[in-house]
Amino acid sequence: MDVSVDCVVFGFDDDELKVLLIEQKQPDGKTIKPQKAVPGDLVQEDEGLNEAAQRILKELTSLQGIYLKQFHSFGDPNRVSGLKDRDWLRSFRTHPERRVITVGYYSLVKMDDFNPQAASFAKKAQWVDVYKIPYLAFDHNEIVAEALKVLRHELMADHIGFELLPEKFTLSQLQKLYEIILDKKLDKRNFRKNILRTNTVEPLEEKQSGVLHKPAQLFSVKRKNQ
Amino acid sequence: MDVSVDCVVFGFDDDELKVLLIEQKQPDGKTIKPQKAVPGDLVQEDEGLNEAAQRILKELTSLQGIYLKQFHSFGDPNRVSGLKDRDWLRSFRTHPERRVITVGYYSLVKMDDFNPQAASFAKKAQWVDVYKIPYLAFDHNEIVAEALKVLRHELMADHIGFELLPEKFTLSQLQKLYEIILDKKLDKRNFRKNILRTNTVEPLEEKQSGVLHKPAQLFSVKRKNQ
DNA sequence: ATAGTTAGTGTAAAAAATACACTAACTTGA
DNA sequence: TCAAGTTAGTGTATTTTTTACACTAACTAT
Repeated sequence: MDVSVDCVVFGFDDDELKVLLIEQKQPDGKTIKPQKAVPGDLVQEDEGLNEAAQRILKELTSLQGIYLKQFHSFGDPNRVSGLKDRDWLRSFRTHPERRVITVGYYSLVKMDDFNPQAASFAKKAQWVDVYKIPYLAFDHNEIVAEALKVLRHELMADHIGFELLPEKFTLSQLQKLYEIILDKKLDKRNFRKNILRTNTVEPLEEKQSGVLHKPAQLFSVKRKNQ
Repeated sequence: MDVSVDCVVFGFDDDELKVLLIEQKQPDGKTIKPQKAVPGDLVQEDEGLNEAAQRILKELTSLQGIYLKQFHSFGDPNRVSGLKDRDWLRSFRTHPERRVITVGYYSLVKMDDFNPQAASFAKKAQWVDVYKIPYLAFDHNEIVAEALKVLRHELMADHIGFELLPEKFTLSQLQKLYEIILDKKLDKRNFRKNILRTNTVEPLEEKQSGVLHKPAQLFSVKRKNQ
């Protein structure tokens, strides 16, 4: 039995919530339709799960040093034995017939800060709108759906949304982020009260400029010891 | 690499929150100190994780048909390679040196309803006070601690505590259960308001009897469609 | 100067959380 | 049969949190 790690990396770009997907390299000499997938690979003999998640994400997309959180494990006996995945497995795995149990990790990053570069068996690495995800390899659609559920829950509980914004941001941007992740409208005044009450952001000396309307106050995440 | 499932089963007996532990059988001919552990074993080639959890719990303790929920996976490369576990692994595992990644499940049961019977490599199966857990095999102390965290969280969020009580219970019993699981005192009147507001329990026609004080109203869990 | 656009702000009402103390109903034993 | 012991059961006032809601301010472009 093999164990893998799959990383669902969410990114935000002012307008859309995206997920980082790779496109699998085609097996040599074969012309199967390339599939998209979440970055993931087998855990090595001597590494922990968190470690594996970091390594694998880096190997496939070059993303490095981002906080990945375990959210669920997936172990359907047939989760990698679908026909659609057979050729790829045969070309890229030493034991293509083996059952694989996978541990799901998710993360939040500012898209601005990371420029995914495909490598290893990834042909491309690209951000894809979370609400327009195509049919993916293995059971990755299920994995992404589950990650999104957990993300929404954690967003509300722990206000982890700042990760998705540039260093300086307006409260309207932050609100939009919440609205896009949660997929629902929020009240502006109540949202601001809520965020300010958490005491996790602070206003900068700086305002927006170059916008064709009243410039907004810029905020940044409050450092812990300040 | 092997994959196992470990089941942290919590039970309640009016006074204490307990965990179901097994005592490992001693390897034939050896007289090592028997260790306690949470029921767990390797996942078989053709079964899903949830399935495996059910099977393993049943095999080791005879407990059957209880709802087990996945809560976390543990994958430290050395989690089963401690000296203390070596002899047992050599006797009971085909590949005792193999790394094992485990998927943790937890559950809540009424102790009254279940009478654990040790079998397979379990010599005993017994309920142990959650606040008096001895040093366990493998990394099982960590697994139990994590399960307890999740249990507390779910108890508050989803009011899943009824599972731990007999069919008919008093609100004082329920409160005591919360207090024991959360390990803190709660206000009686506020607790009652809270529980009744959730609309998950209903009073029966019946009262307590045989107690040497004012008999309490008995309640039961409200059925969904009623 | 005007039109277009988003920023920014307060308040009242409802709901939820908290703190707090006495009477009621049973059993047992004198 | 009554007194003592025990837990059940109940209400209110206060604070905190949540919700709903609409107008003025500040910038750009024409």
